[in-house]
Amino acid sequence: MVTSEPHTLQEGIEQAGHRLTYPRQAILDLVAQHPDGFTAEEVCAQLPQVGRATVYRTVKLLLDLGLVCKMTGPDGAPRYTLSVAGHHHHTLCVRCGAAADFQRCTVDLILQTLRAETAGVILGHRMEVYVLCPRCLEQEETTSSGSPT
Amino acid sequence: MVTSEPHTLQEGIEQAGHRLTYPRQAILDLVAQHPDGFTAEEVCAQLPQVGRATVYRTVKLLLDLGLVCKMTGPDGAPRYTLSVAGHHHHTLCVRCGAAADFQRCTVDLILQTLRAETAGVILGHRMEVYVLCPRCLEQEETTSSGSPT
DNA sequence: ACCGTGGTTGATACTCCGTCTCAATAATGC
DNA sequence: GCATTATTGAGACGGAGTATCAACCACGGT
Repeated sequence: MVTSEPHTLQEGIEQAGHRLTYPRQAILDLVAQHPDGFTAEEVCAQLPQVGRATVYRTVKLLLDLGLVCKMTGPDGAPRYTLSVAGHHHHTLCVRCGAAADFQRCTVDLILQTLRAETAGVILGHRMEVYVLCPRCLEQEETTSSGSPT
Repeated sequence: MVTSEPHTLQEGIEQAGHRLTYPRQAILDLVAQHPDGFTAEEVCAQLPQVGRATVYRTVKLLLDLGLVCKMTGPDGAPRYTLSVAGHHHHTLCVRCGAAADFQRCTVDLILQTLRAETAGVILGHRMEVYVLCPRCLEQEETTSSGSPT
């Protein structure tokens, strides 16, 4: 059933029985170039030849196939990243939007505790950690010495 | 500076120097009756006399004052609950939307680990646990025996 | 090489959640 | 009672995403 793990987004799409059309190629290429995250509108802006609907459809497709995952910024802004492993969590830079993974799923520990306490059934979870990434942090420090707006 | 903890939403609003107008009263009353969560649109629907903008404004106000907190469903649907303690997390029933708290912030444990690993600075986090609450679970079981669909 | 099928596309309308605008209104201080 | 100011509400607007639907083009079969 599992026809060898897909190594690229292209392979993932094809293995799932979807056609690898030109617009999709373009989107996949762009996405692959932004391993630390992108927004759907960014893709739209950078691929004016491709229709908005197609961009959203393709992102949704990748989402459904588990090839990318969706994150939510502190303000609710959605953002997508390449999904390297199965289930994992991210840190999301509130300044530049860069995402990074953290596998160490200590989250499971919480869930175990919770499972014991909860009468219901735990179906899933979402965890987002908001950070200021090293690069942005540096900029912050450089800038803050000057005029405070 | 902290002028005695507010015990009701009303007090919270007044202590923050905001007027306790009739529309606000109505919203606060309604919200207080739904301790396990509500959506802005639900409030709008149940208070047709009150304008949509006012509902959203009031919810935002409560949010800013920390009197309610915002949750995000698995599909991204926003939902609000009364915020009893300072910082805490919820379980959110994917069926009925009922929210429950879990104080035990084992989350801190994750953050500690992460803090050691991350070069950047951790600013905040969000954790949502999706459950099927006991009531819905029961219904599920009762229903599932009958006609599927 | 040609054709038919149906998965895809893209323009556009629409939804949902929420914010902004702005004139009208209500609450408060004096 | 009046002026000041916060607040309201209708509706326009915005971002994110979905639905519609005719046109299209990728692919398998012949």
